[in-house]
Amino acid sequence: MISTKKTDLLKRTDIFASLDSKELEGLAHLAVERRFAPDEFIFWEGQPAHWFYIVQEGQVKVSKYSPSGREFIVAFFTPGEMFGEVAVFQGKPYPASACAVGETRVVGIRRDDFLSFLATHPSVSLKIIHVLGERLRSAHTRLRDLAAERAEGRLANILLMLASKLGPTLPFTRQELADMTGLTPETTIRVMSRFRDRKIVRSGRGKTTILDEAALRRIGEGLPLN
Amino acid sequence: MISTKKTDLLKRTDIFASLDSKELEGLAHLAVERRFAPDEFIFWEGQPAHWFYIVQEGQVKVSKYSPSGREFIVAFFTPGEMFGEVAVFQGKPYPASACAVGETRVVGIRRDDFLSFLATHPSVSLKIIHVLGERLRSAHTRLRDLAAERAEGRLANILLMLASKLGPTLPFTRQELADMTGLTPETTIRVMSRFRDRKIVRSGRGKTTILDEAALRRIGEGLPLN
DNA sequence: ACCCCTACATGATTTATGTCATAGAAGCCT
DNA sequence: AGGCTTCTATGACATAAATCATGTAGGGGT
Repeated sequence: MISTKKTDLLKRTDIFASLDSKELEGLAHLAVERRFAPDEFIFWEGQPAHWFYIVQEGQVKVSKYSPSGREFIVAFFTPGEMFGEVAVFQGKPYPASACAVGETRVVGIRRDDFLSFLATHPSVSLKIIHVLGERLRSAHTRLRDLAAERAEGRLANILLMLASKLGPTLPFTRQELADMTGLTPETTIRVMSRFRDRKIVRSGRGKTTILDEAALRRIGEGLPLN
Repeated sequence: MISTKKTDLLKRTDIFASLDSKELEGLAHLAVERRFAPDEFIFWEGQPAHWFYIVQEGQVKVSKYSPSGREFIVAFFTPGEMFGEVAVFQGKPYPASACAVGETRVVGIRRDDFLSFLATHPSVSLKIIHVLGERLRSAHTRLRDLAAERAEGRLANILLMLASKLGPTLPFTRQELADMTGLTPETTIRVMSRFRDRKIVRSGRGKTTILDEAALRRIGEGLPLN
């Protein structure tokens, strides 16, 4: 019995949930646990992608940086979710950087090991297709959003998307919300203040609680702020 | 020998290229050919996704509409490319609408048939993962773009992305470029006119030829126009 | 308890882009 | 050829958001 902890974790991920304990055991042999301090980077955009990861504990922020140095947050990942996989499947460098948000533990699996594992476990491929499909769908929705909505709509939609994943209380600063919407921190603060005044959210330092989801949904649909 | 035409087409798609002729033959049995007139819709966002498609001839435009009715073009697909697949893998409604650009022929495969085919052909799953990964990467790049760049940068990047797929002469109206960038037609026309004046593109009615790719690349990186 | 650093807040001003209006030009169909 | 539609073009104006500036408040560390 190698590592109950690792098999347990793997068991709790979407893509490996269907494996039996023997298969999990085999996979756990390939998995390496790594620990990261807050704000420590797990990989950088452009690096060769030798590893694919699953969040074990904490949160991981995946971002791309514009040439001017401005950050754009592509996604947040929570325990049980994989990241870094796109690059691994294609043998290309990572297309974005990954950074630990708080104290974070992840398990990594080497690209080669994972690809051979996949070759012998087709059901996992199907799960991965499912997950990638979901992410693609969400990316397209977000694209439409960035293209069509203005500040209030963008923020409303990001808040809704985050809430559907993390619950109504969101642990993000205005700066981070700005980095997810492509707005400036100032505009984000102003809009969030309007939301607060209208009792749509309650806000504290580094966190936001959604009070009126229906209102956000209306705003996100492009309807005027009342 | 059922349909040389269909097996030939299937053979030319990324995801089926590795199949042998017997497997292709089996797949061709499942495939139905359909023909669409220009501007005819193949499916609408929100419809149940019973079919998955491959472009045979012509071009397919996949768009999402904002509640105000404004179109956002998610992607263009050319012969050999699949579309409508995300919904099919998840048993959810189509997340976007697909529309024939010119006279277009596609082949469709029923969801159930395709899923069972996949179950018995793991190598195809791997190809699909590859394609989805590529699309996800491109969607993320575009997200960063919409979030970080202004009109000139957005247009430059869309032009580059389209050119890498279709060659330097692009068959799109300003309206369509606007629908891909989230800009208004007026702004698109103004920016494209500036590009024309600076000999970065040559333009005609419904088409644009890229003359100075390096300049576009600079502009797309957020560097000033100059 | 204090300080310091970071997050939040808000005003003044500028600027890019959207909006509204109008018109010329190029294809297309009869 | 003529007329109609669609695309391109351009000006005037309105406005949302960025930018610049400055100040306040809350937590964490010493």
